[in-house]
Amino acid sequence: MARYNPKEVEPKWRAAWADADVFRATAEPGKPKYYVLEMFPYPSGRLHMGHVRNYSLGDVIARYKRARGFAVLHPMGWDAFGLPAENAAMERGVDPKAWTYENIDRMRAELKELGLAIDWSREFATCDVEYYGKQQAWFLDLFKAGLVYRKESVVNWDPVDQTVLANEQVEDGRGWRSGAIVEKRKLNQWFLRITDYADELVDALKTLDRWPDKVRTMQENWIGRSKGLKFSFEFAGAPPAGFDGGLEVYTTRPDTLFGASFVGVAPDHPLAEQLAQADPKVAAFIAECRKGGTSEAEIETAEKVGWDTGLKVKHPFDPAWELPVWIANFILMDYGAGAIFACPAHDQRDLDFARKYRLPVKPVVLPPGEDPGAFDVGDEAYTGPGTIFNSAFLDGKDVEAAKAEAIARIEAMGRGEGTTVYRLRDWGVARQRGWGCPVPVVHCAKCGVVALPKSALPVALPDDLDFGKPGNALARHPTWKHTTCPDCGGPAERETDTLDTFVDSSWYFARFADTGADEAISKEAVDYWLPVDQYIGGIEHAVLHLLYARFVTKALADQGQLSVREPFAGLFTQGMVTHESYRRQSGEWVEPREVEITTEGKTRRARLISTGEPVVIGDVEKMSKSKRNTVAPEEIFDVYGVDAARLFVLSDSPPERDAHWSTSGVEGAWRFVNRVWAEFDSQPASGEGDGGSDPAADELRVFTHRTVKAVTEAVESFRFNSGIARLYEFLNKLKEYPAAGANPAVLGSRQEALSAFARLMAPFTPHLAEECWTRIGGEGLVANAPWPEFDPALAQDAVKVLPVQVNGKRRGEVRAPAGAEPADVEKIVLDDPEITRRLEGLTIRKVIVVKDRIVNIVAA
RNA sequence: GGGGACAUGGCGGAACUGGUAGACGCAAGCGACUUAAAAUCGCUCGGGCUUCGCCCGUCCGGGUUCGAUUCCCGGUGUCCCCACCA
Repeated sequence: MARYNPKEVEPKWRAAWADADVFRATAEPGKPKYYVLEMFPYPSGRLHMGHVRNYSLGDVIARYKRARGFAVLHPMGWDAFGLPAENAAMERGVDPKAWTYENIDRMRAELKELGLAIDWSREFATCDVEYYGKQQAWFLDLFKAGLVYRKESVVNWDPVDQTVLANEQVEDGRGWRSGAIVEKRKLNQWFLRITDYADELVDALKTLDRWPDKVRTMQENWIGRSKGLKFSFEFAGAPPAGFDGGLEVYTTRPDTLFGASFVGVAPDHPLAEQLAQADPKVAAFIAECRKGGTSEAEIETAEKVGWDTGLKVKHPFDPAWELPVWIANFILMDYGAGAIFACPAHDQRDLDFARKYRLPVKPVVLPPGEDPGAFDVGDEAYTGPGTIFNSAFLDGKDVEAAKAEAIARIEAMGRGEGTTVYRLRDWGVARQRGWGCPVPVVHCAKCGVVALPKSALPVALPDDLDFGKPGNALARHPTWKHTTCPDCGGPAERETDTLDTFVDSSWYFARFADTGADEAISKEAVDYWLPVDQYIGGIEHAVLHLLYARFVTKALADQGQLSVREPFAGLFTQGMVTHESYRRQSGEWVEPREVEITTEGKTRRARLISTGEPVVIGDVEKMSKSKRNTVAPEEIFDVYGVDAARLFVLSDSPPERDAHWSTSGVEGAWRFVNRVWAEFDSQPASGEGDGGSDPAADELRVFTHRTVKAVTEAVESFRFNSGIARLYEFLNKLKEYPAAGANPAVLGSRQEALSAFARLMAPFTPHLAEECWTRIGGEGLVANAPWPEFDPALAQDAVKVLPVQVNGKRRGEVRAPAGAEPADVEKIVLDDPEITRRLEGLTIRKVIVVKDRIVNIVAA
């Protein structure tokens, strides 16, 4: 009996898979396909436990689907452009390209050590010119289609990273990477018209039934579609310059028009700016409004302030009714029309404002059951349903009917129209960075902005960029940008902006279908492989990456380059890997490996191994460098092997929840690995047996089939932790039927059980499974073996143990054949002496028999 | 302020669609083996009691049901997303 040695066993099987080219994805017409993809990593240089978990999860699916007979595509690549490389360049004087490719080499080696069922022949990095050149090609297609445009716009400028950020990349007024407070700047920017697809992006969410509801809700909120009315107020008296058409406002509550109290414009509304030029006091007020911070706390506490412009507008339904025009700090210029009409009775912000400035508050929606004479609004606006009153021709209608009526009247008057407004903005894709995909256009003094012909692609980055200082290395390169105009042949300058790295990751899944194709996307290959059947990644990409990828898929489908309109049919968002954090009295964080934990009863203490100094046990948090609560995967692989690490990270918690890393946990997995090997190793080599009838052999066989059923269902439904628990039970059961001294029937039953066991564990612990498979004489590689089938008749006991309740409390149990009819079961129960003893002195009112489950006797 | 998710032993978690709550693992305790330790193996392990059995127990309070961790109503707490979005 040989002790299991992962250091020898694991590399051996990885080599065997590679030699047999087992995981190469091959399109096989007539075979169902399955595309499993985990979000590709940024090549930071080191594998962390989050990667181990993410890629192990996908690997379970990939290996399982292969065993079920699918043609599986499970590729790997690198999201390789981006700021960390430039920062490394600046800090350490290294070349970003060399730094990135070195990181890729190191991480590829580590990932390969995980034993993943990946087709490595399809690997690429987004910084490969072969990849971003193709990206430039479809960018030009979108350009031609009018989906790319340039506009002078106020942008979010990150002063630390020296670049523009998309709205999605600004969190609480800070850059999502640098954490620096974002400034507003006016720049000429490149945009993609994602808003053209806003409706489809919302509507198609409901077709994504294998996406988490949470992610769909987040995207829906992000796009923020609202239906309402855009219309113009006519000024009473002479309109200000440029406002001959009146003052346009947007509302989602046209039903409350008769409750109007005032009209408000944003401080940066053109009308406000015009008034500010004429009146320094207005200018001062606007300047005051701009001061306020954008942080959550500041918005929460910011008081509503306003400025009465003295201007008046006419109510659209009653020209004699004049409303004052205010400038108000709570109105946002970049939503709707940047101006509103306020109905304080039914909008909290309007009410706060109206109370402060003593403006009228007139209720027009009567809550159900309220008396129209008595209903009044205090300090809380009523936003619920009700009947319209105080509103002329809208009186008596419900809210929805009144909205429709008001919109119809305004449209008939030619003053406005019902419209849809989105929170979603177009996607600003330009970045003033050198380490990215160049935008393939030139600026010609004569012809303006000229898109390059595809024959001029790829526009490759120069190799000698200077990343020694902040800013755009591409723009300051001495020669790169100088070129000729493809239209007139005159001198021209290349665009020095590069594309947001989210562009790189918005189509990589399509490139994987055929990484050698001349065109960006091979139609034939994507028609076979897409959509991705199972996409796996972190919830942090719920909006940004997943929304952009959906948009690009739709845009490319409209260019005829793809047939699917949704890239990811199934999405799974996995939890993070967490660990306790530890810090010294001095406040300094220390790594788990430096800490020793002792337990006294229920209290745990930690101290430094080196000095014995006590350390404080902190919260369980996401593993991060700053808290130093990380555990290096390679150290775990070194001690326990890859399989034990995979097994623990998969078994600890359900995949969608956080997994709490612990040394004792991985030790438990390691114990299991060894016990499994010991069990297989104890089976005689000629263990076929005769399969004859024997009660013990039959029992084991039933357990085998039941386990196959349970593990299959667990894998299918992403409950890997439960599936692994079934394998632990299976092993415990096997040990009750040891090979030593067993009769041939039991040995035969064991052989069947072990054969199933090896195949069931293969997705989780692939190396161990191969070793065990070979040990029991399995044919070829277990990676190529079919998934075990179960016999439904055998997957359950012939005789069921049914608990018997009296008035809902368990009072005993009876045995009945599986599938026994309720009447027969009732007879068995009422004949049972123990049960009848329990029922002494009681009258049976009712007997409820749930087939194969439970019996409940209602008695009094 | 709006939207969403979650709450089960000392811990991670299990319980299919309303049917034996606590599977499996971790930690802990006891024992075997050992000169000893580690490893390994076996047993115990929600709380309480008058312990062949009984009572309580899935965040709290109600409800529906023969039966509720599961469904409904109302709270509390934790986490996530969005946010002066008209």
